[in-house]
Amino acid sequence: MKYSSSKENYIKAIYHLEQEEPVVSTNALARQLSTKPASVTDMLKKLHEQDLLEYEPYKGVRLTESGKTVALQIIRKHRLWEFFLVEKLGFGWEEVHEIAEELEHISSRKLIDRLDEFLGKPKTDPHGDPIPDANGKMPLIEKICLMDLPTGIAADIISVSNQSADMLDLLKHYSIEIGTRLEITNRFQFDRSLQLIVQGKSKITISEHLAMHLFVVYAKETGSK
Amino acid sequence: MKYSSSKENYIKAIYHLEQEEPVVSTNALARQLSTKPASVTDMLKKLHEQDLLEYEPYKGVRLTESGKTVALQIIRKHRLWEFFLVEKLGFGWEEVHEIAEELEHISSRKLIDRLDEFLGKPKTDPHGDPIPDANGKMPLIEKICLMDLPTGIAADIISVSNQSADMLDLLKHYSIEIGTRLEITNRFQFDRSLQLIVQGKSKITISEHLAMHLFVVYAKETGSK
DNA sequence: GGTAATATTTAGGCGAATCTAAAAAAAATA
DNA sequence: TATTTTTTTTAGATTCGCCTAAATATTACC
Ligand SMILES: [Mn+2]
Ligand SMILES: [Mn+2]
Ligand SMILES: [Mn+2]
Ligand SMILES: [Mn+2]
Repeated sequence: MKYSSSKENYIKAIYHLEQEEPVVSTNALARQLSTKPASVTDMLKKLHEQDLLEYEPYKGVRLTESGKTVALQIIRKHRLWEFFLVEKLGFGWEEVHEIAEELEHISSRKLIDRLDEFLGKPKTDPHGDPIPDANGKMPLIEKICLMDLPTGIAADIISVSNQSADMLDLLKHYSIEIGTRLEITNRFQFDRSLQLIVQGKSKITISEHLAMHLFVVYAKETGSK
Repeated sequence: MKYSSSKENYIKAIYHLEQEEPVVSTNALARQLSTKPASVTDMLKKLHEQDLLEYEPYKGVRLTESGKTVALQIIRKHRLWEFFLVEKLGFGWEEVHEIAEELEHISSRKLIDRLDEFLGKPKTDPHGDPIPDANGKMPLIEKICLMDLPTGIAADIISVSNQSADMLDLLKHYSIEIGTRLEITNRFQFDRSLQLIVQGKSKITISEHLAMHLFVVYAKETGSK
């Protein structure tokens, strides 16, 4: 089945919002898609007709299985293209999302499978988010927000939830990227800022605002090296 | 300036049709775009408003300079993507046109310039057609239809004007591809078929129908080797 | 030149995706 | 609980790209 770019954007947005809250509201969608609630209602009715989501007026929506399948294919395409842009074309982190937002709507299935192969079947996109495989399976990585990492436990940066140029700037300043090993050494209650040891060497202090957008997994090897 | 996919398809179609006849008719466009003449008239009026073409009712159209510039950018994108699909993703000749028909509408200028670089700034697409450079300059290659090649003169296949799977099949059968050196040794008047020597070795006879879709340039080196 | 055939445009309409303004339902709160 | 606020839906329009049918202009031909 082939859906319009607009419909695909709705489906993907719903998928992402469902990760936060089990049922997605009209307003939340309108905000996410920079559109008006009235437009959202219209579209929800159409997507419901196509059995992509469960919808009852005033009750919010959730994707059906079929809707989720579609969402995962779009996310797969989006993330593979982002990987391509960064790894093959040398784009910066922060530039790729917008372009992938268009590329994700290219319809050829064969194209995306070949691209996947060409890229070496990557597991995650440049921001650390997992890439669904050809069957739409996406490994559930239980990532922890850096704010929630206990003090004194080594962990590796696995993803970032903001890919603005400003964010990238700051990360570069602190020499933090995907895979960086770090450990919280101190928490300052006043502004909830964190003191960290990065890569076993530099000691830095970062804001709560930044920490909220960083996600980690517990370190596998008890990182000496 | 950013134009809809639909508008871009019109502009490109007009550009191509202009190569055949100096002024493009409503019907020719409708045929090319698989749409109806009435729809074409609608669109021509819009494109005219945007100064992309000269249009007076009943008089046909021709692109303005600005229209040609847009056309060449789309053609550049189309052909670079085709090159990418064949050379990097291993697609066959005949499969790429349709996919490129979508990819050519991705808007990022930076994307296409990076892609160009990544591909090694190729001069021609997989069908032998020249790729406009970043400034929209496209080398004018004076190609000759194989039907018009004089007997006994060596020439190289430079492009094909049909990229169907059937065509590819036949070319494979005769071991003809872009770059193949050949020479006409005989013309049969009855069905206008041609006898050729291919690559100095095999003698074959091809139909007028096939020859009409093959284009050559005179051989540079007087091909012994 | 007049008539028939062909090409093109106009008129009117439709579906998709959006919008604003108003109505209605649900949720929050006094 | 009654009232206010917030959320959501409905009503009615607009733009885009397309369609069919009808009108009109151009061209071809007797
Ligand atoms: Mn992204
Ligand atoms: Mn998108
Ligand atoms: Mn092509
Ligand atoms: Mn196209």
